[in-house]
Amino acid sequence: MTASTSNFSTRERILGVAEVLFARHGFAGASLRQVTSAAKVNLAAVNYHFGSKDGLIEEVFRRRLDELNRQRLASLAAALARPACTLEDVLDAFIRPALEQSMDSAGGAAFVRVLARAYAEHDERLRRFLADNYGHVLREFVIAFARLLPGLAREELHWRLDIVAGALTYAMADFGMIKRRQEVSEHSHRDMTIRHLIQFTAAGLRAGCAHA
Amino acid sequence: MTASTSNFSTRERILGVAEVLFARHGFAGASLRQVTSAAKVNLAAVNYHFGSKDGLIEEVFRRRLDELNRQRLASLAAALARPACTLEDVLDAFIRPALEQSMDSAGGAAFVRVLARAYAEHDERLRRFLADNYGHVLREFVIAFARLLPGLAREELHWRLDIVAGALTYAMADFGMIKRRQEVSEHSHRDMTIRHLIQFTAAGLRAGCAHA
DNA sequence: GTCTATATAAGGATAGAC
DNA sequence: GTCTATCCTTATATAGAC
Repeated sequence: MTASTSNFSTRERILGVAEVLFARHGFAGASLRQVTSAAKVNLAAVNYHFGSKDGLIEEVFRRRLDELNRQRLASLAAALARPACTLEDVLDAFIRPALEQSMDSAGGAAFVRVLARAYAEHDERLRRFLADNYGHVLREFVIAFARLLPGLAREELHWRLDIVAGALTYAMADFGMIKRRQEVSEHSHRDMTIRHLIQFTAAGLRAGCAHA
Repeated sequence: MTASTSNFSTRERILGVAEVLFARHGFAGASLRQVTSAAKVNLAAVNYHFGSKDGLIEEVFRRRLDELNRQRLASLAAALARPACTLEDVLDAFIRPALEQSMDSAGGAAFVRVLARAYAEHDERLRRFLADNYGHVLREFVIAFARLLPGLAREELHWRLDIVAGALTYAMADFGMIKRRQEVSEHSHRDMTIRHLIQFTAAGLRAGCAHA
């Protein structure tokens, strides 16, 4: 049981490497030859295991999204179970799992960039895929937010949640100009990001509401 | 003086088409063959006018960024000249030119997606290019925001402006899930986006400040 | 400044042996 | 399930005529 990557199956090695290379060079920019060479597997293995390059791309998404969905729904349920559940609690359930996935061992950091890139690619096929996997999760959150912001019209709430999603996506992909300083650990930098995002978006969501 | 595209020079036609195709398929995904074919110019023309594919990409950026920078600085100066300049005024100067460029005739809409994609590509070369072109504009805005939010620590302000930039980038690229309804014109949808962004981010920036 | 033609490389995918 | 070898397409770039 060494830490050598050779312990993982060909299939898993391909997925891990593809995630990193897609994040770095894009779906079109990373070739299957780069992927299979870096994963130290044969070129033909991709077609054998995933059928095509598109099949590989889809599997890269599915593997991480299943886990993220699970965590978000669990955190939301935990928040709602609390007697005095606040807007900040629900925002935390939405934001924290996404940002924490971006600091788990290696792959997660790559994946969030892949995800952000998928948005940028504006590919309708991928958007539909994401909507199918994320749709019900988002709806649960909309319900929770609506309960905590009773003074807000439904359409107004949708506009604002869209802005929250934007700020989160940007932060997940580490687009921002704020560089982590040497003396701050990656872990606490991530915590600060989460804290600032929650504080900012909570205020934005409450804008114009008497108190909430 | 017909509206035919053939009135534009080869160089301009390439730039216009490249902008649209880069937005749609990414820098790696859009080939020079697609570009020259759609622009109805010869394949070799790209290398003649821009040296290489990378040269073309850079020129696509420069053309729009110069104009956006100019507009933002002009709007900021106009806002600051007002006797009672509000936080919302400065946010408007920052946000509106960016979103308005995304609804001018055809090309602008494509460009903002190109810009968002450049962030996603995470290419250090492009980031440096953007920082060189945007840097001084952002610094001007930081100064203006700092004056309007005197209670906010400088580091806190940077965090929050980073979130503003994220929400704006997301909105510019039209990533969001809010679809414009048929009966709403593109123009007024854009205005609503601007209004919501300003309201949300103003509240977020003010979070925790006594009044401001 | 624009064309044709082509050099040269890299891409995705598959057939068939093992 | 993994390999080699190869097909076929597409890519960027350039040479040289006009």
